[in-house]
Amino acid sequence: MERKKIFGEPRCSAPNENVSFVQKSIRMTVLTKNINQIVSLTPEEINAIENAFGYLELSKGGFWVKQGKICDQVAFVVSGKLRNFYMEDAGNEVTCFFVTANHFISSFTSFLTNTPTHENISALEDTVLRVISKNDLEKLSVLIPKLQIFRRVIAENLFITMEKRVAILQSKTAYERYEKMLKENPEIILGVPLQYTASFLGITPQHMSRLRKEMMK
Amino acid sequence: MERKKIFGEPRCSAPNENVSFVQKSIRMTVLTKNINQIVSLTPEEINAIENAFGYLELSKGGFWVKQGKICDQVAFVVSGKLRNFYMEDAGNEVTCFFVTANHFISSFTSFLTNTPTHENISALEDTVLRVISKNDLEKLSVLIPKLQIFRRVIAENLFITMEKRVAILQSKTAYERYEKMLKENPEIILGVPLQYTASFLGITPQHMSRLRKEMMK
DNA sequence: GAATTCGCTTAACAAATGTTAACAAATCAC
DNA sequence: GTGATTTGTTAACATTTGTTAAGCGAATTC
Repeated sequence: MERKKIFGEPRCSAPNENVSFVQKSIRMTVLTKNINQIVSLTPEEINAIENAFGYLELSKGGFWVKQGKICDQVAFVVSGKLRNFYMEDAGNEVTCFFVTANHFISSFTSFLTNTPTHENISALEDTVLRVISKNDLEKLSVLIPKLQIFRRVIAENLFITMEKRVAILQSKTAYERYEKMLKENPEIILGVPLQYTASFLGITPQHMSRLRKEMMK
Repeated sequence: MERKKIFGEPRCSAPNENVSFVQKSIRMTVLTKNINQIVSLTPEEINAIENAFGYLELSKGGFWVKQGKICDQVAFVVSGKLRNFYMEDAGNEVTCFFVTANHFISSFTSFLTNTPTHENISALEDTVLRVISKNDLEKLSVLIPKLQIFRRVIAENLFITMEKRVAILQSKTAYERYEKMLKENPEIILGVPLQYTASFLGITPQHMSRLRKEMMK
């Protein structure tokens, strides 16, 4: 019963939409619902996946990944919001990306190449994660081969996202980038310190402040 | 016998390194050699893959993909070099990326989402491709499930590449970007019109000319 | 071989963006 | 609540980058 509380996301429609009991009380959370949208799962597979992913709660400001270590886990964000960032030599932070509920997060390059990460991941608000280690993910993928397809689709979508970002950083002005983000990702800009968004867009907080003023007209 | 000529890449070490006859004359080209480095293939699988990929030769300047159509193919570059670019509203070209031998190329977002592409792909020099349609790739992946793993790894590597590019565009000056590319990808910069490299780096040709002059000191 | 196009450079100027520093506003710690 | 820290704003100035226009040599075309 305690767990139900963890999954309790008021923004989801009906309560039974969130935690469903399929057949013989198979527990299907947002995690397997998400996977099931790409590759359809049997009740046994749902159980295996739900059991393989652990739970992790982070308080606002709490760190999940710290630079210098190998990030050997990947997580699904049940609720909350996180930021992936690194420190430049000069000491200033660079925000790589933000991750909101219903998406996967990791220090991907470290996870995929087994090398120490230079990134940090911290919670921008209270956050609930479903976490799995690389080892366990590989085991699970042997047990459920169709997970390879799911993992491929996730990687492909990450690529598409990054390709779009490259195009924007390459050919749009700071003003256009801010405008676009405000329109397409207001949920990220709002409620996140301006300096984080600024570095995500590749500009200084001062300049972004200037752009905001300009936009008021 | 004519085909052997196509594969004849003088830059590869011994001739039998390039076209190998394993067991009962299994033909293994750079294509399956590349795949085999990620997921090991049986002779039957090698044959199936080699037969599923067609051949395509492009002369310098020739187009493989044109904007407006759905790109439903992916290709492996046997030899040569290509450029992926799109036209901005203003009419100027933006170079998305360059692809050299031994890598896969496509208008990936179009290929993955079945939507018309706004990109073009043309050959920077005479080029030989091994081409497969999305449909055939899916069939082949059913026949050889481990190809899902290979496709996942390809997508992951594409993501890693794009993530690095985002970080550079986000936080490095034009001078630093050019310097870095000159050091890490000289094979692309040399022998490619400067304007293409400039747009790849997100700067104007004039500014890049300025940077080169500055670098002479 | 003359004309043309292409690729690249240069220069003067304009616009965008960064830097520094000071301060205001909001939030946090106690 | 009050002081301290974080966050956001503003302004003056410096630097980077874009724009426009011109020119030049090599390759290409006719």
